Amino acid sequence: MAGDTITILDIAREAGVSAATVSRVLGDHPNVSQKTYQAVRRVIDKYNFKPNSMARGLLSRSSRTMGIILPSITHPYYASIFSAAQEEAGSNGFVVQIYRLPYNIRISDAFVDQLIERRLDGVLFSGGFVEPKSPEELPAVLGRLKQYMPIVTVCPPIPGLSCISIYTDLALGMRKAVRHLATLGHRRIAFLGATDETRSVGDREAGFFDEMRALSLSPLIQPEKTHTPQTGEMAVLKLLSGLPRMEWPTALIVVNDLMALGVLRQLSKMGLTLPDDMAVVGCDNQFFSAYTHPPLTTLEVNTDEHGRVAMQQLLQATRQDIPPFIQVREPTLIVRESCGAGKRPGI
Amino acid sequence: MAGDTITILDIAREAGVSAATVSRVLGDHPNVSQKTYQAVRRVIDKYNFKPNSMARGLLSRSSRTMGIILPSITHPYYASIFSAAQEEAGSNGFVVQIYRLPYNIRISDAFVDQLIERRLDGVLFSGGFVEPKSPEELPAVLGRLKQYMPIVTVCPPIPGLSCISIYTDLALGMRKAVRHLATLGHRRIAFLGATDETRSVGDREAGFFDEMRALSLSPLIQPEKTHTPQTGEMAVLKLLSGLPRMEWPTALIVVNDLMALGVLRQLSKMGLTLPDDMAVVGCDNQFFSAYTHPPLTTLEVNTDEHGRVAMQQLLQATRQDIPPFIQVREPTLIVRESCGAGKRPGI
DNA sequence: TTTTCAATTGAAAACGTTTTCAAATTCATT
DNA sequence: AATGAATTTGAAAACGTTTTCAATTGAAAA
Repeated sequence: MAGDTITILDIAREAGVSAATVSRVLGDHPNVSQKTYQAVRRVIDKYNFKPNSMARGLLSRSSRTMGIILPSITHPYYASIFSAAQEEAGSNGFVVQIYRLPYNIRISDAFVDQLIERRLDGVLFSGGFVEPKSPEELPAVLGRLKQYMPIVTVCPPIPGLSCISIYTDLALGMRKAVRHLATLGHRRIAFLGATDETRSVGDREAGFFDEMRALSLSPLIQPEKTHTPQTGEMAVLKLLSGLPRMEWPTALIVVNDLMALGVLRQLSKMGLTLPDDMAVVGCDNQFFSAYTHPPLTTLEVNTDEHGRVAMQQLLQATRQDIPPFIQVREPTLIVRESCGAGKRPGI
Repeated sequence: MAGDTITILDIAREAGVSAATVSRVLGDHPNVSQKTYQAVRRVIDKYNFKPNSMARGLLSRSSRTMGIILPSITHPYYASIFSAAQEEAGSNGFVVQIYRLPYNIRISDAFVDQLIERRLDGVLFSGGFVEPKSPEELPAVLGRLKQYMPIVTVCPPIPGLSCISIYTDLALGMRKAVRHLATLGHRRIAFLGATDETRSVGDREAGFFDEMRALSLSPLIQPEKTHTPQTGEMAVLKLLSGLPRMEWPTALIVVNDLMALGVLRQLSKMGLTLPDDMAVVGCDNQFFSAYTHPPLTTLEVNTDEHGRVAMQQLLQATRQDIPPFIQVREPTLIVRESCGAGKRPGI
C-alpha cells in the first residue's frame, strides 16, 4: 500500500542539489536558474513526487482546509449550501470538511475542539438547529472557536456572536406569502411546522404572525418539532381533524418544501383537490418543488448563492481581517399552481 | 484571530516537566505517575491546549482523513452515500473530505494528486460518471492512487482495478421491474434514460434488455445523456410523440427516481391518469419517492448501508491489508401505486 | 545500609517541508 | 585582471509533535 514514501531529500539527492532548491522549484520561486530548474523538475516528474501537505501545513500554519458545520448532509437545503461552498473552496485550492451537528444535539466544546485540533483555516456555520438550553451556550462555544479561526454564518446572526452573516430574510418571505394568499381571497391561513425552538424557523413564524396581524386575520398554527414529509402528513391530519369543517383553513403555509411534500400527499389522500380545496405554499424552492402535484408555490432562498458568497467571504477573511457585517437577502415568491385563487373565500 | 498558538512545550514548561511527559499525558500512556498526570492535566485544561494534528500526522504518517470521490453532492443518491460514510468515519475519529468529479469530466492525474498530497488514509469512490475516452484511463489513474492509499468503490467493480467493491445489482433490479410489469399484463415497456456511456446505468439497461428478451418482448428505449427531472419531461415527450398512439408503451421504467419526477409531471401534463393510462417504475427509492403523485414504485438501493459498510471496510483496510472482494447486494422492488395493473394490456 | 529491579522521567532524534542567511558563483564593469 | 554587484545555492533552523533509549528515582529485598 504505502509506497516507499519519497521525500524532498530523495529528490534533492538524485538531482544533485539541496532540499532548499527543490523546495524553490516546487514553489516556482524566481531565483533558481533555468538549468537547475529543469534538472530538478525532471527528477520530480520521474518519481511523481508530491510534497507532504502536513509538513507544509505545519510550517505555514495553515491546513488549507475549511470546515462547515451543518445539521444534515442529505437535506437538500444544506446539501446545496455545502455543494456551492465546496466548489468555491475547491477552485481556491482549499478543501472542505463537514462537521455534522444534528438537530436536537447541543453544540459542545468537544465538538469545536475537533476543528481546532485540525487547525482549520475557517469555518462556515449554518444553523436551523435547536436552541441550546441557555441562549449563551451557542455564542459562547462559537466565540471560543472564533479565537482560532474566522467564522461566517449562513443563517441569521447569532446574538452575542459578532461575525459575518449571510442569510435570507424569511420573516419577510413569510409576509410575502401571507400577503399573496390574502390577495387571492384567503382569510383562514395556517402555518404548519411552527416551533420557537429553532432559530431560523422562528423567523418564519414571526413573519407569518406579523403579516396576519397586519391584515387583521387570526393566525392558525400547527407546531411540529421536525419538518420532514412524515411530519407534514401528520400535521395536516392533526390540524384538520381538530377543527370542524367550517373552520378549516383554506390555505396552508408550510415551513419548508420537504415537509410540504407530506402535506400535499396527505391532502390528496383526504380527497381534497389542490388548489381548489386548499392552497399550499412552501419554502426553499427545492429541486423537486416544481415537480410536485400540483407544482408548489414557494419561496426562493438561493442556497447556492449563499454558500458561494459565504465561502468567498471566509476565504477573504483568512487573508486579512475583515470587520463583521451582515448580508440580508430578499426571498422571491415563486408562484406555481399550488396556491391558485381560493374557491371558497373565507368567512 | 490566530491566538498565540500554544504548544506542548509551553505546557511542559509551566507544568515543570518535559514535552515527552506532556505527550504521554495527552495519549493517556500508562507509565506516568498519578501526581504528574494530574499536574499536567491541570495545565492543559488551564490553557485549553489542543495538540496540532498536522504535527501529529507528520510523525504518524496519517492524516486521519478519508476522501470520497463523487459526481455530485446535491444529488440525493450520492448525498446519502456521503452522509452514511461521513457518520461512520466520524465515529472512528476520522474526518472525510469530498472531491467532486462532475459528470462528463474525465478523471485526471492532477485530480488524484490532490488526495496524494494531502496524504489521505483512504478513499471511497462512487462512479456513475461518464466513461473516459479510453477504457484504461479510469483504472490507470485510480491504480496509481491505490499505490498510496486503499480504495473502496461504491459502484460496480472497475475492470482493470482490483479493490473492494460494494454495490447493488441493478441489472437484477431491472429484471425484477420488467417481470413485475409483465405480470401485471404489460407487453410494451420502455426504458427511459438509457445510455451506454455511464457505467452503472449500463447495467440497468442491460438488465432491462435481458429480461425483455427472456420474455420475448420487444424493448423500447429512450436514451438520455443526463437523468434530471427536466430530462424526464423531455424523454416522455420525445418517446411518445415519435410513436402512433396505438404503439405507445403502457409502462415506463425510468433510470432513476430523480428523472422519474419529470416523467410523472409530463405524463400528468399530457392528461394521462396514472397508473391507469401509464405505469411508471423508478429506481433508487429516494426520500421523495413515496410522496410523488402517485407514489412511485421503485427499486430500493439502500445507499445508506452502502456508504456505511464501504467506510467500515475502508477503515479496516487502513489497519491491515485486506484482500479485494466484491459485495453485491440485491435490490428490492418497492411496489407503490404508480404501477397498478395496466388497464390496456398490450397488443 | 546496600543491592536489585521496576516505575517514571527527560534528551534527542525524527517526521518532511520552507525560509533565512550567509556563502559561492556568475556576470558586468572598470 | 580586479572589483563590485547580482544571481544562485546550500546549511541550518524552524514548525509541533511522538518515540526511543538511557538516566533517574523510588521501593522492595537482602
